[in-house]
Amino acid sequence: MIISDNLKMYVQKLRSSNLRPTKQRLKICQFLFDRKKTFHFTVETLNKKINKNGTTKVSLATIYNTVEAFTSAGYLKEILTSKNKSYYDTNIKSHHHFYDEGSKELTDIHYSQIKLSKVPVPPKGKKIKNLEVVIRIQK
Amino acid sequence: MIISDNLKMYVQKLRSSNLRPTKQRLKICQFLFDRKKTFHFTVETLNKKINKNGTTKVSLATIYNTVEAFTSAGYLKEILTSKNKSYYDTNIKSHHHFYDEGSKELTDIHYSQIKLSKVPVPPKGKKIKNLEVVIRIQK
DNA sequence: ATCTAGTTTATAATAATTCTAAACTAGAAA
DNA sequence: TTTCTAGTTTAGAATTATTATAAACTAGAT
Ligand SMILES: [Mn+2]
Ligand SMILES: [Mn+2]
Ligand SMILES: [Zn+2]
Ligand SMILES: [Zn+2]
Repeated sequence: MIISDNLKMYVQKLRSSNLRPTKQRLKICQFLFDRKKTFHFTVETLNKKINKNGTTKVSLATIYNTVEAFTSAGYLKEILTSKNKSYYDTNIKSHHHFYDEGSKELTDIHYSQIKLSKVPVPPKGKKIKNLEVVIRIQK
Repeated sequence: MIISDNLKMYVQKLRSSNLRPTKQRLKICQFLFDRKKTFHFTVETLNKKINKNGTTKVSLATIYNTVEAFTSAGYLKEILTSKNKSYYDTNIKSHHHFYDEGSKELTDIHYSQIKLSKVPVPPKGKKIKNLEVVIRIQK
């Protein structure tokens, strides 16, 4: 799988989610998905990186809109870890994380690296939506 | 252990943490700790409940200050679960939670009810600070 | 009774996010 | 092609949770 010039692929992908392939969305797609490793970010960090190079700017509102749209479309996963900032993850498979309280960074833990040998039954009428563990670490 | 008129006890407790036993703090202590079961709350809900009865009001700033002071003193535990609101817990023992995405309420899971038979080693130089699981549930 | 550090409070400030509404554009249709 | 329109982008305002500020108040030591 070639990692550059995936533009056509992203156009397809966006169209298949009823999202118009605008230049802003394609730019963000390339930035987020033209990479081999998981990428964890906040809107703040994404905004900085997208708008680093002196090229045409993407507005903060569009960064918010796009991250929301990509999350709804299933291209991104939101990771609930910090009380005052949303984190997002390009790895949409079910998996766990270390969250470093010092650097405020997330690191993937493969799903198989944590084994839950006993899990309680949810209250009646409710079902488990998500069981991903965040292990908080520090120095 | 009698559940009413624990005032003297709270006075001691506060003094032992170098917190003056003001009437606001005692009122909040009584509200939070004069109960047998775990209580989970946000500052918003606590503020409403403390100021429900037409008695003298405790300001929102004091609610924030007190929750912060009680958390630092170890009377309360902060539960990181929601991206835009802090949750607190009168149960300061290590334990797990269900978080209902519909009602936005926490329910305790006793520590022994979840067994982690395999846990990854943290990155070198880092140690695990907290390993409490939040299981997200919904209808 | 006096004094002072700690506390409370109203209010302002901040930070993350969402909303609004006007300008812009992708792409379907004429 | 040009026209048209729903979808999109954008700057800026609004909202929400929280923290900071600074003046008034008070616990409790002296
Ligand atoms: Mn916040
Ligand atoms: Mn927020
Ligand atoms: Zn991840
Ligand atoms: Zn609890």
